[in-house]
Amino acid sequence: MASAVPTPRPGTPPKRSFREQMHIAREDAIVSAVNRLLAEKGFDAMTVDEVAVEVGIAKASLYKHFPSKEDLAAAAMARVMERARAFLEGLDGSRAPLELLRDAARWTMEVQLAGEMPSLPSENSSLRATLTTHKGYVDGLMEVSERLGAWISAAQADGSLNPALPPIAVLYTLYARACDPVLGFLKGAGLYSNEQIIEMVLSTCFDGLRKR
Amino acid sequence: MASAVPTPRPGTPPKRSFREQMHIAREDAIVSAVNRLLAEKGFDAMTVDEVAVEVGIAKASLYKHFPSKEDLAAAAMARVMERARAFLEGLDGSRAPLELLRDAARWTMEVQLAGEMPSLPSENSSLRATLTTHKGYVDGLMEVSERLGAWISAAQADGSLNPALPPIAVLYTLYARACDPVLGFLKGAGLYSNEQIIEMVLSTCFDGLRKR
DNA sequence: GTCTATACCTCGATAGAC
DNA sequence: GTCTATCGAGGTATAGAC
Repeated sequence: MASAVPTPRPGTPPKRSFREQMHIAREDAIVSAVNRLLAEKGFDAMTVDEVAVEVGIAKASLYKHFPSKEDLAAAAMARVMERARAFLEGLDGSRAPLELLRDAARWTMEVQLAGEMPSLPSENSSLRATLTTHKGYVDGLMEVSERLGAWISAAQADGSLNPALPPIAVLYTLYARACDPVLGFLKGAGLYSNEQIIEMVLSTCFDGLRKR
Repeated sequence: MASAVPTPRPGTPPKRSFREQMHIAREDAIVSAVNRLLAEKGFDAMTVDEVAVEVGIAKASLYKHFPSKEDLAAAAMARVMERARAFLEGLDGSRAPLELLRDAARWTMEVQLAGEMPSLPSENSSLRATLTTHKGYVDGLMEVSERLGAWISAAQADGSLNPALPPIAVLYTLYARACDPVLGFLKGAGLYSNEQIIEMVLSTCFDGLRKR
């Protein structure tokens, strides 16, 4: 689209780098606002006007950065997926795989209870189309899934994870903790702290409802 | 509102009863359509126009039966709650409480996989207000919760259910199976039958991910 | 690139004839 | 009670001045 990019002369300070930094900082602020609003109200209830107000720019300016509401949501999902990837990468891979999976599930719940987990409808087709074509999101999802999948296999091999469950069922079960409504229900009950809630849901997830 | 109701003469067949039967039958058709559309697309994506088209009446006629979109959804929720209540009532109460809880969870998943489970956003406040003032829904929810609560207590007393979990956490965990996205994920994978999917999720719910 | 202003659309809800 | 026709609110996206 933009063809006339001025070539900086030798010795000239890199103006374009500064502008790009501003550009990136603004997009970062936009994604932060989108992330917060998606976590608070969900995709359908979030309006682009709200995003513009929260960022403090005009709505039309938003559309210079992101071509559609779906792309805004995809950017937020890509960021949280990158956060997940970085978290998993930072874990000590020499520990027991079951403990690593537990830490992964705990992390998603902490993010959700902190109001930082975007919630998207699973049925919206235009949104799914945008998500599946968003490179950052898809790449992050792939890497996260491969890492978790390796730990699942290892945990089944060492006898700590139920080997009768297909690995994909385990993977989906862990992903589902990120949007588990039980967290909100228990929070709404007002009887337990966030730590207690997470320990309870972790217990039901890994140990089940039946007594051991 | 309607003040001029003709008084039937003695010996005249009960016309009003017939009219009411028609009225009930039409409202039943409306609730069925709403239930199906809520299960398919969710509350936000469902439009009142779609409901009218599916029922085969004008949109304005819908509003003669139900005063708002929220009331349509509440009616659908009340019906499915009544179905749940009737299912639980039909179970053999002399069986082991843990088995009764398992049957309850299985039923909600069967309803979901059959495309008959309405899905509502948990954050929409106007919807929540309507739901909490809908007598049929609230009464059904109370009775279902009391019945499940009794079985939960009994199962913890007989040592089959983890006694360390608060009963309310168990109750919410069971309710959450009705909208568990894992069912749809696994269905979308195309690798397993509905029965296999339900058995897998039941296993993770009651036995947990860890090996026993 | 950002702003104001608006086009265009969809949706929930209603008025009024029949 | 049902219909046609429409209103008003609110949504995404864009045009054009600066």
